[in-house]
Amino acid sequence: MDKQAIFDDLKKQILTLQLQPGIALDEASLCKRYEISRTPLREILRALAAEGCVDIVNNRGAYVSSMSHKVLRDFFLTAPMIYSAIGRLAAQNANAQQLAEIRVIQEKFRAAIDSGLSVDMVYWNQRFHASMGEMAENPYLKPSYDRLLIDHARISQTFYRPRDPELAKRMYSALDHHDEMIAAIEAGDGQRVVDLIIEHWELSRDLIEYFVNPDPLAFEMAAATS
Amino acid sequence: MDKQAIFDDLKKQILTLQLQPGIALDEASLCKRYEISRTPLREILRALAAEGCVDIVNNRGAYVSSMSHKVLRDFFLTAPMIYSAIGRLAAQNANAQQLAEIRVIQEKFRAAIDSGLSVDMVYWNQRFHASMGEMAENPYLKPSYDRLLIDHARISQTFYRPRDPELAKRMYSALDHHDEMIAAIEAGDGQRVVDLIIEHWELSRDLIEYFVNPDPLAFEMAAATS
DNA sequence: GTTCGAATAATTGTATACAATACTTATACA
DNA sequence: TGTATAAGTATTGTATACAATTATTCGAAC
Repeated sequence: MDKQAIFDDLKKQILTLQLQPGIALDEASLCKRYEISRTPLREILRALAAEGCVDIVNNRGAYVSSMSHKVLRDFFLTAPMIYSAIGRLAAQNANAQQLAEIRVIQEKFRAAIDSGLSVDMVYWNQRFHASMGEMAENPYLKPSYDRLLIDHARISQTFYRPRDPELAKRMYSALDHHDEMIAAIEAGDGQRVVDLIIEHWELSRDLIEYFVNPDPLAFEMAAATS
Repeated sequence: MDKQAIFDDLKKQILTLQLQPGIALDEASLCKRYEISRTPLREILRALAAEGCVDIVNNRGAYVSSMSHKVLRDFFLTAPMIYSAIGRLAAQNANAQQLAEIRVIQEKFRAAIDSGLSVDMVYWNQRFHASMGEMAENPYLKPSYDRLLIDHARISQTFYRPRDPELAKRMYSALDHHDEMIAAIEAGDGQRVVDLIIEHWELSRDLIEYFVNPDPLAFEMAAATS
């Protein structure tokens, strides 16, 4: 397993919550597990920190980046703007090879949904959107976009309940959005991509809000009667 | 000189073009110069790479990140959006301590303009805008914003001509914008901050365009007569 | 029983030696 | 003279030992 593979492995575990937010990443045990020495491992941890997966505290090691309430708020504030911008640029700049790649990823995502494995769903969904980020090819937006995707994956998973049939239905809606996005990107229709991304975003947002605040009306009524 | 100080020193040299884009950053000579061993120096270089100051190529070392034509285009495309968003958030979130800090920075910028030292102007201007980024306190926008600021500093400096009196005048306009931005942030007037940032941006953009393409009409005429 | 502090253990940070890779130069051959 | 190849040099990547810092444990005093 080379450095890049270890980096990818850790990132995947973080965004699928197999490594939970806030957990300490001890150097010695990771070295043992991946069979490398501390020097390259530390570089990997710092690379993950640069992407926002990991927080490093001086003399106190690395931790999977936490998900505070403020983070959630900033996330909802920022994501639509960056996602839209990336979508428009992707439609303008995508080349044939990138389109071929995203189609492969989309099929993996489809298979993950059919199989019902939530970890795979989260992972391939993330790969789909990361692939759009590559297409946009804008070095200034990319770092923010990647950061948003990491937390989007983790936030979604936090509230995901595999038993809920409503969620399964929505997964297929997301899959349809992806198909339509690919078509719009191929057609170079930036506005259509943006519209789809907004629709896609609202699906995701509603899903999360549903779990964060399942019945806001009940709260209002309780307050009124107190 | 501790690690943070060395990081700051290198970053300052990069954004003031004392270290020019594309130049190789040899580990051995930097170690000698800063009197540290290669391990911490490599971490510094990787931290700079994470901010977009430096590009690292496998087995071939670190280079000051280059400024291609594409970069310039992406920059003009992206900066207004991110700058506006940061400005609005800064007005919403700034606290008293941050306002005190930005005032100190603004005075250093004023002194730099009065002294006519372009390196200091670029540096303190950058620090002013970075300070606004801190106020915005949005972890998703920050990485993109910081990246934009690095190249903004370098692009401005590329086209700066200290002898041109027109430029000196514009510097004082920029200074006034900054003063007004501080006032608007203190008043919590997000829209006013955004308006000022757009005005400020256009000043900067016009300045750069003036040097990139000093007389577009002449070009048109030459084409017409060919 | 609790709290404070010192000793000890564990963990991170740095220096340095060695390994692997890339670059340069010199020489042979066309 | 130009090119290709090989030896040698320089530079980056990794492992490991040591230093510095932080965390834990144990014991003593209150």
